[in-house]
Amino acid sequence: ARQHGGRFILRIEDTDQKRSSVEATMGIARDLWWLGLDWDEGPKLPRPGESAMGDKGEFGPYFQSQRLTTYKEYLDKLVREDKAYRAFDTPEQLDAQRKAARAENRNYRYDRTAALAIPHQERERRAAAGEPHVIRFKLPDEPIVIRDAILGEATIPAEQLDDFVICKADGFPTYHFAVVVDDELMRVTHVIRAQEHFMNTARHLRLQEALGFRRPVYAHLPLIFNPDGSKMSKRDKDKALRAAVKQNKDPAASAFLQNFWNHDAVTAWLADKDSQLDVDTASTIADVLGVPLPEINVDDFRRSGYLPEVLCNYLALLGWNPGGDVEKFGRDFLVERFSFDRVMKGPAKFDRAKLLAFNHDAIQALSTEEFVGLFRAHCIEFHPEFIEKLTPEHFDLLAAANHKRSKTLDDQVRSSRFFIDGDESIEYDAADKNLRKVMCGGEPTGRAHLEALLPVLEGVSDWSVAGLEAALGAFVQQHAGGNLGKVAQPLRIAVTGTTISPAIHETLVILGKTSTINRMRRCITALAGA
RNA sequence: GACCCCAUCGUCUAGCCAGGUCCAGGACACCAGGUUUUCAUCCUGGUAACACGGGUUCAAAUCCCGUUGGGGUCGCCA
Repeated sequence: ARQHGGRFILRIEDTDQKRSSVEATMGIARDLWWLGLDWDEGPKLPRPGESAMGDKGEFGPYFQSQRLTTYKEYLDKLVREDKAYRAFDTPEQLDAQRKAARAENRNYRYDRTAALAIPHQERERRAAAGEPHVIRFKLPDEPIVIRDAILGEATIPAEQLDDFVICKADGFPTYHFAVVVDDELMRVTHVIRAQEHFMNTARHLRLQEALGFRRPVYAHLPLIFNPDGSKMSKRDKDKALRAAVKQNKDPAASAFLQNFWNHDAVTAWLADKDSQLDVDTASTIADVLGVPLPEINVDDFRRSGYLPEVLCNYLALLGWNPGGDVEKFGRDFLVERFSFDRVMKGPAKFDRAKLLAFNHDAIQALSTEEFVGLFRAHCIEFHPEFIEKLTPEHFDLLAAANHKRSKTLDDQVRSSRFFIDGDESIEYDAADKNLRKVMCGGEPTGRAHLEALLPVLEGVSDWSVAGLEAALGAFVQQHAGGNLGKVAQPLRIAVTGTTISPAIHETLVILGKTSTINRMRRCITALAGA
């Protein structure tokens, strides 16, 4: 849109006092910034480490909660013109009516006759006296034609809608009313939103007509689904956690959770299936249970080490494509080529495997220097212990060694922990199948190789990749018939406790000579009886 | 249930609007083989779809109708 002279407006729709918060707003800003999407108009929000207040653009304020007098002006106008009316039903009454309708298997529709039976004067008097009430829009009894840039034209019969609330009892406008007023006042020309808003568009159109406003272009984007066909939503994390708690069989985790159980928050959460745990508690429990929570929010993907341009690319591809076989593209291409007529009409399932494959390709396309820089930034934010415990030189070596093995910025972090753990914390489980195979199988055994190798490595003075290649190479020629694996695997187990690590020479260099020798000795001792 | 929308490989999709070049192309996933000091890669090959039924037409994945299936909405949430 910007290319065609459009402007991107950020408006904070915080008309629900219960749900809005500064954190939520800053979360939105952080996500947009990370994705590389800054807004032309909207609130000036502080970037990390900055302080900023005020507005960009001339049609602010951009927090709806700060525009209440504006809404009131238009609300009064509609009431005055008899296009809207005050209604005094309580939420309980309405709830009962809906339930009754459901029980009788009939569609519920707000019946305005009771509210309108009260004389206008009296309604105003009761309102002035402070009696709680809402304002409802008097929906005209005519079908509504929606013209959508993606879906085409659809006619909604008037009886599908009713006199919806446009001002809540707390004096805040509803979303429907606020967006219609703001879209007009902020000169909005294009409303591009999810398909779940399609019916709302009918309401908004009616409101625009009643208020004499201009009509923006509407485009309703397809929804994103989980692989199982359910709608992808924040609730999925909660669902995953509940399922994990329910299925947990690990006694240690159970014990931990027993203690946790008494925490009020967790108890309340378990009691109420519709409630959601706060992020910290949820991730703690997920950690204990060893279950990964699905990435749902933009920030989840950032934490997981996806590249913002890859996420943009993949998301754009869900429901849109440039035609032909082109799949990989950057922001500029998208800006230039995007058009509504190539947007899909049906929902798309979110395929994490494909996103991961895209991210893998993008990370492999990075230069080592670029990767090291991104990985460093990622660790500074999410894994500071790697920064603290490694020298800058060794950190960079680690990053470089992991580059080719990384699909995300995060996926080698867990398997790299042995680099920063103390030598004493490496455990050798003599009963482990893999370990036995490597250490005890073959002739000579891996353990024998390890013991023979110890003095050789102790004698290495040039502890570099080249130096180790020379030393190990010679050893392998002499003792293992040139088969590096026969020696590298026992050594890998000795220094990592596992069979997984970067290339062995790099691993040893990053670890350092002292730790390498220490760990070899500990391993030999631990396996002495095996 | 009512109303609205949608329908190509397991998934995202190209092709459809201007019917033949499509016994349907790509990507991811999957399977098989190969490379590799572990893990991860990498290379080669393969399986796999026009939902169904009627029309229209010389000809339909492409146009029309119906059926089935899927989705959205039906809040003092946004």
